[in-house]
Amino acid sequence: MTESLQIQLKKGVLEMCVLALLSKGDNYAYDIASRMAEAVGMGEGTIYPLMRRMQNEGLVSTYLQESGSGPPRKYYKLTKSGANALKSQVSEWVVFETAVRKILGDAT
Amino acid sequence: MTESLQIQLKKGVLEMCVLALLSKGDNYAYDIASRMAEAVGMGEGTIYPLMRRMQNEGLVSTYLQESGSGPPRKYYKLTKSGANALKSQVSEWVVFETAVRKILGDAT
DNA sequence: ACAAGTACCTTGCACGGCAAGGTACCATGT
DNA sequence: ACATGGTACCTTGCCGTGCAAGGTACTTGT
Repeated sequence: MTESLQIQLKKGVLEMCVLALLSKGDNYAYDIASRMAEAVGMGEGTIYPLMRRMQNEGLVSTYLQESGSGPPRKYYKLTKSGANALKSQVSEWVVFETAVRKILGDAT
Repeated sequence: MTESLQIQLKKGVLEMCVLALLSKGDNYAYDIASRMAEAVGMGEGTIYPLMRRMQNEGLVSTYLQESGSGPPRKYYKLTKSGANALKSQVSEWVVFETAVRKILGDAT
């Protein structure tokens, strides 16, 4: 029951995290998923719908590239509006984080 | 679209915040909702299912009390297991927050 | 030939916040 | 007397999004 907190926490934050990763260089879904799995326990099945959504919203663009180890990789690249989204989402996150910390107060 | 980040962020965190508020003293749903609305923009409709859930999980107990300004208030009080849940949720939150900060890195 | 790793993707499910609506009680204003 | 607005309770139906489980296909090592 309580472990579902972990799951719920991720909602909304994952997009921001992916944007942040992409801001450090183009990358492909499988690798992003691995990093996120390690960092916050994201499941692989989550990344593909997410990337699709982000592409539909114009936050990322894609290009294919051979890899020599499996099928060709679909690289994602941050667009300008993706970079803007990252900026605003980070500031929202900071506001939120601050509010939560304030509520938790000394309970921390 | 992007504003839904705000919504998603709350998922999972609200329960912890309510527990934290109650750890500072018994309170009733309407007041909790008001505080949370101010702090993180929670809608009133959210609190009642949430309190019900928490009661079912044994995290809180309730008692009625007259108020003289409207219907009697249903006060919620943290149980022992509620206090424990708060503790463990806070530590999960800290871990998560740290992981996110690490991903954001210099993008902050 | 076969397993294991890489890399892509889909489907159905569950969780939980939201908006909108509804009830009822009390005080104040007109 | 009646309406308004605040307090305080609650329900219903909706929607977004992460998850688990499953599926495809290519490449390399045994």
